[in-house]
Amino acid sequence: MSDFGKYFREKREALSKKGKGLSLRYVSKEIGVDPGYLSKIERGVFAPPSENLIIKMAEIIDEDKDVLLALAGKVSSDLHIIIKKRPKLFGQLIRQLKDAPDNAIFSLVREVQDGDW
Amino acid sequence: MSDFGKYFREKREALSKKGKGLSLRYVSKEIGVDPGYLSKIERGVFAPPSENLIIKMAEIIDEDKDVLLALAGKVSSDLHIIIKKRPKLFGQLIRQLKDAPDNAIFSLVREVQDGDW
DNA sequence: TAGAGTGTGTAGTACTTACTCAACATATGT
DNA sequence: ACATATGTTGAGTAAGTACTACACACTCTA
Repeated sequence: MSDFGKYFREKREALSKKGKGLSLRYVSKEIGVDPGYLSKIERGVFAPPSENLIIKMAEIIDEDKDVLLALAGKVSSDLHIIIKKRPKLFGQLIRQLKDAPDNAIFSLVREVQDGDW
Repeated sequence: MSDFGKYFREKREALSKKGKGLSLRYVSKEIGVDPGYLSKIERGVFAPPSENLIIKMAEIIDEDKDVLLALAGKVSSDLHIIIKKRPKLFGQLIRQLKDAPDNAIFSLVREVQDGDW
C-alpha cells in the first residue's frame, strides 16, 4: 500500500553501496528497534512506525523529515501544534492554497521570509 | 485537562436556554452516541471523541469545526491531506508563520484570495 | 403519583498501534 | 569449515482509542 518502506529501503541500500555501511541491522540498532521490525516495515508487511522513529530514519538516510513523514501518511507534530494555536486562520490559508501551483506557494514563502512585522 | 468538553457543554447549555432544545440526550441521539458517553466527554472524564463526531458536534452548536477540533487537540484530516501532498512546501510555510502576528497571516489569506495564477 | 425527560456511574469490549523476542536461512569473508 | 553478518519469519503483547449497555437518580409536569 504505502511506498514508505520501499522508498526507505531503496535509499538505504543506495547509500549502503556508496560506502556507508547502512545494513538493516545496523540501522535498526541506530534507531533502537528490532531488526525484524524494520525488515517488515521496509517490505510493507507492517505499517510505518511512530513519528519519532520516522524522524530518526530520515536523519539516517539524509532525507527531509516532512517528506518521509508524508510518505508514512503523517504530518509532523510541530506543524500540528502551530496550526492548533490558530486553527481558523491556518485552516483558511491552507485550504486556499490547496490547488495553488508550487511556485505560487513558494513565492509566498519567500515573501514571508522578507516580511517585516 | 482539555477544555474541549467544558467548552462544548457551555455552548450547548447556552443554546439550550435560548429555545433550542439541546439536551445532552437529544444531542447524543443526533450524533449517534450513547448519552453516558457524551456526558463523560463533556465533563472531561473521557477524551474527546473521533474527528467525525467532533464535526457533528460543531455543526450542532454552530461552531467552526477547525476550532472545536483544535480544542480536542486535532487537526482536520482534509488539511492533513493537503499538507501531505506537498510536505516540504507547506512545512516551510507553516513554520515560517509560526510567530507571525494574526493580521500578517490574515493579509496573506486575502492576498491569496485575490491571487491570479 | 406516575411518566417523561434529564444527567451520571460502573463495567466491559472490539479494534488499532507500535512494537519485542527468538529462531531461522542465507551469503561473505578467513 | 567456521564465524560473522545479513535479512526474514511467526508468534505474542502492552497500551491506547473509541466507544456500548444499562441501571441509577433526580426533576418537572400532567
